[in-house]
Amino acid sequence: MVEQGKIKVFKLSVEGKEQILHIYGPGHTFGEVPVFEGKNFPASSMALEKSVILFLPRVKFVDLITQTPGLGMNLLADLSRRLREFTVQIENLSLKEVPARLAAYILTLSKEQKNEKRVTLPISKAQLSNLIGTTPETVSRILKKMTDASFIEVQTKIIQINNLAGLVELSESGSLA
Amino acid sequence: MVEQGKIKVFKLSVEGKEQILHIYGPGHTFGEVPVFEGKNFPASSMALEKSVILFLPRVKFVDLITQTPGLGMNLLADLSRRLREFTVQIENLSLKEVPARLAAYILTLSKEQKNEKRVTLPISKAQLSNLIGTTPETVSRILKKMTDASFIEVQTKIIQINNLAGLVELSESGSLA
DNA sequence: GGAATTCCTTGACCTGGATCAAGTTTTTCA
DNA sequence: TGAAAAACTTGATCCAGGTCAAGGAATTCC
Repeated sequence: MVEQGKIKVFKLSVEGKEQILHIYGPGHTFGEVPVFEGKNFPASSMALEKSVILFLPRVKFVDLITQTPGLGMNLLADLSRRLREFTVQIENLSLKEVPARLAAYILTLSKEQKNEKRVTLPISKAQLSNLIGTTPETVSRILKKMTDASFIEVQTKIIQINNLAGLVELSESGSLA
Repeated sequence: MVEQGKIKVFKLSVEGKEQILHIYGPGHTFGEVPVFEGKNFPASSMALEKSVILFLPRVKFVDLITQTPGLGMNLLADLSRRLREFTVQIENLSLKEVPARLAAYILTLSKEQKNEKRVTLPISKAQLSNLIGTTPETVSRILKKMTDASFIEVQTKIIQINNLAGLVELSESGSLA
């Protein structure tokens, strides 16, 4: 469980390319899969900044589940939520182009940040490119196109959303001129 | 739960392109996510052939879980297994090229079919292309290349594996000449 | 069992986005 | 606070694989 900081869960290709699966902040648990399924971890993880992580040994964790009414159900709900998230990620990777994925990410950020029109990137653009399955160069170019189309304004880590409807449409299907 | 037949779970893009998430046969359950998470289904599903499906209403299902010792743990294991599968699918889509994904699929088939060197495609090549995130044309072309490279022989629905090591390497990193 | 439909293959062409390279900005840290 | 390192941007080029089109094999179903 992340106590403080931010960790990424990711896969690496043979050539060293990285695909981020999740980014977790304080309060989130991760790494349960091998507890219930008994094999190795399905992915790697790494702190993105100075972090404090709590570790609960497998046996204690299983004890806790059997002894705590409702905990099992909460875990089922948590794993289900992650399945849903993966579903969205597969949809994005397979069925959407990079501009749509980037637009979707900005919109997700805005929702996470109280629906603010001015959002702060919580990660570097390089990490962002690994999250949405592209390269830093492409992120750079598409942010520029979004700016040229007056959808957003970018100032280092801050993105100001100027055309929410435009971004929503772009995230669903659209493409940039 | 699939009693008889075969069903696919999939996502559709706005343009009608399809990405298959799972294909389930007899004995497999699916569609649990909204039971534990309370929202809508994360994806669509459709029978690939004449099938018989059993439906367990949410309330009965939850009752069954609370009354049956061990069932909760089994469900946690099942959802964990699916999380792992998604992890592999995201890795394939994002970090591997189409020849590697197709090779991996053939190898998976072979493992499912008692490690036979002669495997039978359980689905059409069009469905296969939707499963590995490509088009029928590309599947066709790559099977041809694999044949030219003496990795396999194809006869309609039957694939004969002639170079297992070659396929394994291709599935991990390689590319075809 | 043969006509119609569906599925698959092959060719020609095109494009989104990756890669390589060379600046420029931002951040880090002594 | 300023030099070095890291992160980002921009341009030029390339190619995997998608799309469109048309012909060929399997299946379906009366």
